[in-house]
Amino acid sequence: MISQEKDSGNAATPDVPVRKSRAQPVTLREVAEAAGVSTATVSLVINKKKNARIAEQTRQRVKDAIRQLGYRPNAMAKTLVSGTSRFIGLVADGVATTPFAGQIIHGAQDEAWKHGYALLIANTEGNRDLETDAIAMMLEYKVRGILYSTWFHRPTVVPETLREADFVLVNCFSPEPGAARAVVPDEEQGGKSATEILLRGGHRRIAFINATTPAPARDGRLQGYKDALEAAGIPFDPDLVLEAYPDQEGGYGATEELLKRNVAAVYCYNDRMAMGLYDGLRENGLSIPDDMAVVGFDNQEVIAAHLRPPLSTVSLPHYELGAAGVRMLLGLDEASSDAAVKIMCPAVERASVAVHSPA
Amino acid sequence: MISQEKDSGNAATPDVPVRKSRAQPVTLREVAEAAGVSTATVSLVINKKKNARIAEQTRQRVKDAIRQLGYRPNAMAKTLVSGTSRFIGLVADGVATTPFAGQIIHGAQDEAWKHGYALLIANTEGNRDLETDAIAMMLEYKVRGILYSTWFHRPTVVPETLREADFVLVNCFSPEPGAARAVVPDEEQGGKSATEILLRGGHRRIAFINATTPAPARDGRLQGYKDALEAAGIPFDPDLVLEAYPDQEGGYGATEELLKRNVAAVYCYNDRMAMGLYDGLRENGLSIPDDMAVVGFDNQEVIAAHLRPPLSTVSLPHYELGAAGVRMLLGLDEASSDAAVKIMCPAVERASVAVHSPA
DNA sequence: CTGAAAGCGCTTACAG
DNA sequence: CTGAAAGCGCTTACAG
Repeated sequence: MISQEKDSGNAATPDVPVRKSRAQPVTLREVAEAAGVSTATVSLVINKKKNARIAEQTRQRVKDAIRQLGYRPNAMAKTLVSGTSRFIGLVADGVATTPFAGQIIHGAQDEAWKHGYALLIANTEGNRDLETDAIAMMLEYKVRGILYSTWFHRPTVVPETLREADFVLVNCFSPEPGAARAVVPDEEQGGKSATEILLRGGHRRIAFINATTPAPARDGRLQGYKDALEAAGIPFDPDLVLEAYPDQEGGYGATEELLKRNVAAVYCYNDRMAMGLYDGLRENGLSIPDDMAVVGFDNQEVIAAHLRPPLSTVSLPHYELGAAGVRMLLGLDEASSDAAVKIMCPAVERASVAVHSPA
Repeated sequence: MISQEKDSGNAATPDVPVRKSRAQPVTLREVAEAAGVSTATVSLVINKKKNARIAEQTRQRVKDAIRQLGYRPNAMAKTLVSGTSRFIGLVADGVATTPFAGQIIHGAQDEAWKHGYALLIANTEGNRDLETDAIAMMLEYKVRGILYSTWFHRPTVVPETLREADFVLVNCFSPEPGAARAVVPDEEQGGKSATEILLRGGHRRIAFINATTPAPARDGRLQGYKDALEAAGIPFDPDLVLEAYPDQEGGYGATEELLKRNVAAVYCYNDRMAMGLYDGLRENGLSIPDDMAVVGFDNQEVIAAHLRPPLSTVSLPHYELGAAGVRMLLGLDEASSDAAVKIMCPAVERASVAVHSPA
């Protein structure tokens, strides 16, 4: 039976190191006392200062004390002194509802950690009030800077308070050129790559099911499609461009129109549309890729690699967007002053396009 | 032409408020000077201390100064003083690769913010070294506590350093009972609910395609299936339980075996399997739900609601897991001392089961 | 009703 | 080679 009493400052407590006690964190001063040195000395050995010449013996005593007491430096105090925190804020509007934000987080964190920064994340789900609060919070924690990211590539109005910090837009951009550093996916190149997959498959008559929803992706992916055709010497035929809502139901619904076009190859605005189109094609007794070669866009988790047959597509470089955002924020990458920096969307070829399908 | 020189402490600088300058943050002291009061007074009005009686006039002067200077309190200094930080750490192993973690983050953040805490997130993608670093970082920021979460429900070994903090396991648990507070989904109830959807559809002969991969979900979902059958007075037939790898390819591959069982209703271990099974059934000329009623598990984003027909399933309560984890950490919810707290998995009924299908 | 002072846990010149 | 002291930006008793 142990008598439970608060022994605050009880001198009778045994001097056995009580590790992992969650009561009051061990402080630098306590380490110094335990090692019989000044706090300055402890600080010096912890931070491995080059020009601090500490006797090896002293150094060892300090290290032992640190281990004994289970000392953890107080990062708050540390940043208070240094003036500059080791946080990078990441405001995201769709961590919960899409699988895309995860990759941005991953890329941003890997890059941030590489440079000694931790990520302070706020998920706003598009709520402006939450967003304001999130930015205020980050500002109060004196973050090194803020990455403001959106789950789909779009123009955005930079929140006023964001300008109080160093910031970079990730997967979005300000309509006014030069108003903000930004990094976005290269939709044109992506659209071109997607179309080229079909061209390489021997197709020359290629339909494109674009989105009905206005977005940089809608314009860019169409432009890429045109670029690819032009480079291949194929005249652009507006009749081969359809439009549908960019999800499974939209893709499915576009089947009928597509079949009227008498094509054997189609490039869909995104993978979800392609998934719906798969169902539509099957219902019409058509097989992929023999009757219809299909290419998507996004390389969306859970879907793209697991359709039957697996879908050829183009990858949205979310990881790289996050990483590039951090590098730009830290001044490691140059930001072009006038426009957003574009990150390449690599092609991912799978079985939905036959290698040398008959044209 | 403006001469650009560092005017540090230059008394000649105009007293026009330079807002949004990113140089040196405005401090409490500067606000106090501008308002002509002491720092204590400023602190008092900022924190709206009840028993501090400040003249309304003074209060107003302080507020004006704050606005004028664009003052932001330094959260680092604040927490240094108070001793207790306003951070809750969230260690997650799969933010990048699955859509599930997003919901945990969302739930945790909403609940944390409600209580004035910000989330410090670290994505480890299962890397143990990263994990150790992440926990150390959180410890150094003196987080109020740590949520240790996994992207799929599983037993886990609690990392040593995690014990230095107050912590709660989210979506995972320690094999040794009583070793750690934990919150997990109720797989048994979920499996029962899934089966009940089919029972309500009039089915009595129901197959279950379980996962081949050992996991609490595998045992729990099977148990729930048995429970539902028993409650309905239907004898359990082991021959109706198949197994497959829990993804689309696994579900597709199980089609043949399933059809041998001569059933018109099947409950799949997860939505991905159901998605693959859809393809298999279609290839066999069977229609859903008329020839085969299908139920999944997970209510996975992007998939479940968008299959043809939309899939009846059971929702994994990730949002609630995150929120409950925070509440448990803050001591707002009781943690049962012996086992993990179980969160309900609600049924989501869609068109893959006909309402009164013929048995 | 408001100010002066101590202190939170560190780091960084500066002495010695 | 090491210690005493000041200071980072706040808050909190304590005076007055």
